[in-house]
Parts: sequence; C-alpha cells; structure tokens
Amino acid sequence: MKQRGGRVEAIYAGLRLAILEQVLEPGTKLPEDTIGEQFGASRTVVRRALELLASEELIEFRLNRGAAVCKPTLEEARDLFSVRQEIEQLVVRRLCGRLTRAQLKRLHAQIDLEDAAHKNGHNAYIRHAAEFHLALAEMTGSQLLARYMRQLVGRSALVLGLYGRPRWTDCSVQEHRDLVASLADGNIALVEKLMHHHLEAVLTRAIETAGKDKTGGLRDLLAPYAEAAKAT
Amino acid sequence: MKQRGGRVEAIYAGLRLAILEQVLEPGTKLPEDTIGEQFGASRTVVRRALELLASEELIEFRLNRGAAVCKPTLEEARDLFSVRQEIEQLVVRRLCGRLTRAQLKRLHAQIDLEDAAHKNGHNAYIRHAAEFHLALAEMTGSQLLARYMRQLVGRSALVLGLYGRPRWTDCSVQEHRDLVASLADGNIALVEKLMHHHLEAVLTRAIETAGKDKTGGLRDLLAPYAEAAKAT
DNA sequence: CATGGACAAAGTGTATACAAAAATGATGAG
DNA sequence: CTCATCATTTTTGTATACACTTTGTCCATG
Repeated sequence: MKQRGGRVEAIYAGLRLAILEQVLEPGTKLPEDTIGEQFGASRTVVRRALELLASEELIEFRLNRGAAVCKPTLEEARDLFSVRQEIEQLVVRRLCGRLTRAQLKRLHAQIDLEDAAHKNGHNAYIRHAAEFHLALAEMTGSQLLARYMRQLVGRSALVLGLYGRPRWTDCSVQEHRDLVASLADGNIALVEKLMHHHLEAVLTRAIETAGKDKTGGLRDLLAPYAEAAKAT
Repeated sequence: MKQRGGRVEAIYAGLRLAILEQVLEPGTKLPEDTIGEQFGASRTVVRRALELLASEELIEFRLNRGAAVCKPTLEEARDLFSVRQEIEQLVVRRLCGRLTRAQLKRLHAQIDLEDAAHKNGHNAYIRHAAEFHLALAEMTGSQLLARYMRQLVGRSALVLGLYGRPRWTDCSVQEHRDLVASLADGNIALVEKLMHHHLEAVLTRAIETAGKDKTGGLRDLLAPYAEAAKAT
C-alpha cells in the first residue's frame, strides 16, 4: 500500500484535464472500476477524486447510477456566463493599473502559450485560455476569487464544448492581448468594456452560433430537452 | 444495509448546523468513528459527509490526522468579507425594485425569525441571519450566486465565531429591515449603501472589537499566529 | 531533573467483500 | 416485427479489515 494522499489528486487532475480538453465529453459515464484500473487505484480513491470533481460541478452523481460528465442546460449556461461576467469585472477592477512588471510578463507568456496551441489546432488551447483568466484572478491575491474563477472557467469549458461549434476559438488570443495592454495602462473604463465584450464574444461565437448551425451544434443543443421530456 | 443515499446528506446537514451554530468550535477534531457511532453509520459514509464539508472549507483534512473545523486566519477572514461585500452588492443590484410581494413576505418572515431567536438569546440567531442573506441570493434566480452565498455565509459564521465577541449580533435585525424596505422602494443607491454599511458593521462589531477587548477575543485572535510560528 | 527514544494506543488511508440497484440482453406473447 | 417481461450481468453503495502514521506515555540515560 502506497500511503500517499497524492493519488486522489493525481486522478482528480487527470480527469479534470480530460474533461476540460473535451476528451471526456459531457454525458460520458465514469465507471469507478474502469478508472481505477486505468490509474491503478482502488474504487475508494477513485471515488474521492470523483467527489472532488462533483463539488466543482464538472461531473454529477446520479443515485445508484454513478458519475457522469455534467451536461449543463442552456439556462445553467446563461446563469454561468452572467455570473462570470460580474466576477471577471471584479477581478479586472482590482487589477487595473496595479500589475507588476513580473505579472505582466507572466500574462504575456500565458497568452503566447495560447497562441501556439491555437495555431497548432491543439485542443490544449481551451485549457490555456482558461488558465489566462485563472491567472488574472490569482493576481488579485484573493484566494476566494481565484477559487471561484477556477470553477467558473472549468464549467465554461464544459458549456463551450457542449454548445460550441468546432472553431469557436477564433480571435480570442488578440482579445486577451488587448485586455492586458489596457490593464497595464490602467484605463479602467476600457478594461471593463474589453472584458465584457470578450466574454460576450466567446458566448456569441459558441452558443448563438450553435443555434444557427444545424450540422453539429443543434443536436447537442436539443439533447437536454429531449431527455427532460422523456423523464417527465 | 439501508441503501439510501440520504444518509450522507443527513450527517452533512447535522455537522454543518453544529458548526454554524458554534456547537462545534473551530479547531475541534472530528474523528470518523465517533461521528459514525453518533449517527449510526460507517466510516465510509461519514467520510463522504466530511468531504462535502471540506469542499465548502468549513472543515479541513490534515494528512493522516483527520478532519477538524477550520480556523480561518485573519487574512482569510478579510478576503472573505471583501469578496462577500462584492457578491452581496451583485445580489442586491439584481433584486432592487424587482421583488414580488410574496418574496417580500418571505423576507419579512425570515427577519421575524431572527428577531425571535435574538430576543431569546438563542444561538440559532446566527443561522437565521445567515439564511436571510441566503434567501436574498436565492431570489436572484441564479443558482451560482445562491451557491456562492451559501458558502460565504457559512464561512462567515465560522469567522465571526472565532473572532467575534459574545454579543456581536446587536442591531443587525434592524439593518435587515431597513435593507428590505429600500429594496422594495427600488432605491438602488441607498440599497448599496445599506448593504455595505451592514456588512461593515458586522465586521466591526466582531473583528475590530475583538482586538480591543482583551478578555476573550485577543487570545483567539493570536492563536493562529502562535500555531503558524510553531509550525515553521 | 531534563532529555530523548522506544513502545503502545488511537485513528487515518486504502483495499476489498458483499448486498442492492440498475443496465443489459434474451425470451416469448401479441 | 414490436413490445413487454424476466433472468443475467454489471456497477454502485456500504461495511469492514488491515497497514501505516501519528501521538502520547513511560522509562532509561546523560
């Protein structure tokens, strides 16, 4: 017995990454033995990892039917983004004009990562973009804001994976660059506007488009309603 | 074996209540067997309940040393209240002038509960006051805001229990009444000001006073630092 | 008398066993 | 051919056993 508590963390991190990068799509079942076999751990420790993910609402438990990757409804998605708008505003208001040179450097480096991943078409792009927003929250020094942002970007990735079309990520990198530039300048009004538009744009590129594009998005879009109708 | 998933919820709810009403004080150890014996459940199910509480940061796990009620540091307390200020502002901005008659009725009823508990000196007062803020968040219709508020008021109760003096609750009831009145009027500026002052007042009555009152508060105030020094 | 280390007691971390529930698939009636 | 019913299989929910860590005590030793 390897008496190390780090193993649940490892499984948690692995599964979380797989969900954020959309390797595990919403709705995917997560049987405990299968995962345990993969990671070489018993169901006990797998379950703990799953419960961590459930506390972030990335997966959900159904009674006696195990865990599955969450499928947020459209309503939940709208709630998520409206709250995220407000939290992100709190973050940039705290940061505007107060970023150190080292922090700016870190942000630029993060954006470069996004850029590289984006050009390679790698699905790690989603994660890097999420980490940019998380980095901003962490720079406020508030553990709580960082914690909330971590959950928000995680859940956002889920929503974008569900309702977004394949190439929803266009242009987002430049928006990040503009945002950091304005944060450095300390132009609070512009920063708030940029962040607002950035998040609106992400949402538009994802959800709104999904409604019009019938090829891939609509099917997933309607799936929750179909299931709801079947349940009642 | 009673195959009901509701048992972990029951233990979770019971422990949470005990913590919020300060029956279980910060620092109290929570041995799994003891709790399991009390609630008539095995360690497995107790552990799940404890992990739920840990995800709200009401308790914390120390490696190989089990769970204990959290003792937020002063820094964490300040972070908590500064973020809570901002979240509560988001809540009242969403509600101002939009409360239905039924909602107002519910809020008044909630305040009456506080009042009654307060006059009886009952420690249930803390919980009722917390539920008032939670009720506001729920009325926004945002699941996320409600969720965050639930965590925030829970953790606040912990902080107030740690750093607050015995009679820190004075006058808070009237502040709640004034707040609801302004919400009904739709006077957004006044509402924001009242909520801000209310939370500041709670903090002042608790933390600030603790620093000046050397009889009980200061000891607890310094305890975290003493432990931190011992650890390093 | 203080200090340090061995030992015992308590309690956690993990694996595993077993019962109940759900998913699956086969069988038969209409 | 379709649908319902029932047995089988899979998987979860919970209890329990065991190993390891921590912690407190006591005794030997400087």
